[in-house]
Amino acid sequence: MKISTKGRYALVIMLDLAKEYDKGDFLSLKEIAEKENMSLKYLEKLMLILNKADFFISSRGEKGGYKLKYQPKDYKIGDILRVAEGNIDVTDCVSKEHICPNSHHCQTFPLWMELNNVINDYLDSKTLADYI
Amino acid sequence: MKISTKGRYALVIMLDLAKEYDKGDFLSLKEIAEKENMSLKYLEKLMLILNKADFFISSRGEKGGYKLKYQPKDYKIGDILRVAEGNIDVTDCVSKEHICPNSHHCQTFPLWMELNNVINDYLDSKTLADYI
DNA sequence: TGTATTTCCTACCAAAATGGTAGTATAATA
DNA sequence: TATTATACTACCATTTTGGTAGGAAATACA
Repeated sequence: MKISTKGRYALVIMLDLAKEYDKGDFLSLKEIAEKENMSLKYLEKLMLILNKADFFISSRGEKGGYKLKYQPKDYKIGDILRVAEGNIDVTDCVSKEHICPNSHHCQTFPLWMELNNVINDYLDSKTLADYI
Repeated sequence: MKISTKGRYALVIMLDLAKEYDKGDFLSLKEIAEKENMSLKYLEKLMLILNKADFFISSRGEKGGYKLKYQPKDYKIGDILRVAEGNIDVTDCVSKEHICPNSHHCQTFPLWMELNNVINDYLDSKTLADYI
């Protein structure tokens, strides 16, 4: 049930960018990596994933970096984690049909379904703006 | 954020035993493994963990097996998963002090703490009796 | 009493996931 | 044109996960 480093780092990065939102400046990964004590190379790779999700405006070269494309309140924590982690469902059966031949008469299925909803509802009720 | 096979299997086993609770008979792992299409050897190893948690009465030999020591309503889903998975906390920082030197001024810590509480509160509000 | 059955326990092992590095191409700026 | 920073691919070591193998100890029953 652990949130992986990808998900944890993603939240930190997004919050750092959210704090810069009003200024409008680009924030580079080098600055984030130094401030947060993270590996720059690892951050680059993570950013590749997040960037595909239309989260940022980016610019290369000096004074380049990233900034949020939308306001902090428009980024649901659930969306960020889903993009970073790929999938945050507690089991495969809650989202993928026919993954388990037993799902029709499985007594644990309702539990996983409910738990998954509790988690996703909570994460979708919070945005970056709540943690700035 | 996945529940591992250990946790999923544990719930299935516990529910099978809960269904037998009124009869009072022992249920063998062989029967469970066949019914649920699980590896007997894997079940044995999982049972070793669960058995340490005072969940069962067991008996070896013919007609042996396991039965629940207490009533189904006395087994919180959260307790079962915590025993099976070892730990279901969403991050290490929510339960272990000093695991992260940053925890005092970390902006994501409150989020993980709240999420962890949401999950654990939900899992502790349900018992085996709710899913029989 | 002995044999089959079943739990109890340890030691392995292969595959997948995870966290991280290296190198290079491309774009922007000064 | 040199520097800086993103964009992208390939690799790699370690840990976790799911599962197997083999045997010892206890119990039921013929």
